[in-house]
Amino acid sequence: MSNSSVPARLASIEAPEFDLELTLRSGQAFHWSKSGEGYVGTIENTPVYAEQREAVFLVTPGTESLAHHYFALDHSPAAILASFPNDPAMNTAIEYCRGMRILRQPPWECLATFITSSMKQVAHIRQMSLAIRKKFGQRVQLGDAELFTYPSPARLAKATEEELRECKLGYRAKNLLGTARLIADNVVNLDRIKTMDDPAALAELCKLPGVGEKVANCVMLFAYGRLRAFPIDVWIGRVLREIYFKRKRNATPKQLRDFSQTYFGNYGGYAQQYLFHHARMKKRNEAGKQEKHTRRK
DNA sequence: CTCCAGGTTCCGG
DNA sequence: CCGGAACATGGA
Repeated sequence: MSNSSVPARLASIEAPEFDLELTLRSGQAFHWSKSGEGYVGTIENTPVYAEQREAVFLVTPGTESLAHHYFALDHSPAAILASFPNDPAMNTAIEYCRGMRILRQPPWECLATFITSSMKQVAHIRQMSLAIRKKFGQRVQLGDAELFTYPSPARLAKATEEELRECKLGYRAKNLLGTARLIADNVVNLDRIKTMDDPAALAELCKLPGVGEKVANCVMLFAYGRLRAFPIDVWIGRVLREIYFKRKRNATPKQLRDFSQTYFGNYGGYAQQYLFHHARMKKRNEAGKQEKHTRRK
């Protein structure tokens, strides 16, 4: 009965310099679950089991090319690391994030998920994402594990705001619904965005309700593989101010944006994700120490 | 109970 | 372009 979501046979994929767990826990995608020694989740509408044993990366047979694309195993970590600026904060983040890949997620579910992310902790984003899948998605089976696909724009477009609020979206329900309708009606075409250059793609995404610069950049980076995209959230904002604007008090949003686009280079999105993950882990470790102190006695 | 979370939008300087 | 305020919900 244990680990029966693990297929009897697994297919191995060439995946040098790749860390599956680190990648799935870095706040890019929110629906993967631990199962046995690996993780289960969906890629597009296909259920996938993925597991890493040392340097060997294993997935459900038949999903090799899907997984290769999704986990961006074609990216070159060596070239990416070599492109980063050489400063203490960046070098520390690199040590924390070796093997992390920027995923190539399906645009719609990435977009929809990040619309729900505003003013929410990662754990909440995960809860909302799973609730939406369970309520509106299709059930797919993987061994005895039960997974749900992310519902299409057309499916969510015919949901009511009330139904979406039942997934704990709060004020985000109206934005997700509005965006689903614009895409279902082909007012905005997510496939066409693939053919646009970065500024045009960003502007197109920002036409959607609930999509501002930060969410648009997340989609650019985590779905469209625009590796220069540099989403600036509260965490990265703090890092930029405390590390790179130490002397200049009160850096404006425009200053942060201009700096991030020039300083971090052609793989700025990777740099951003490394700095983001390191900042979160550091905070979590500090909280853990505090916990032990206050709990003792 | 208070604080804050991978923001966006609208509004007055 | 900038700072403020409103907007829901639930962990810490």
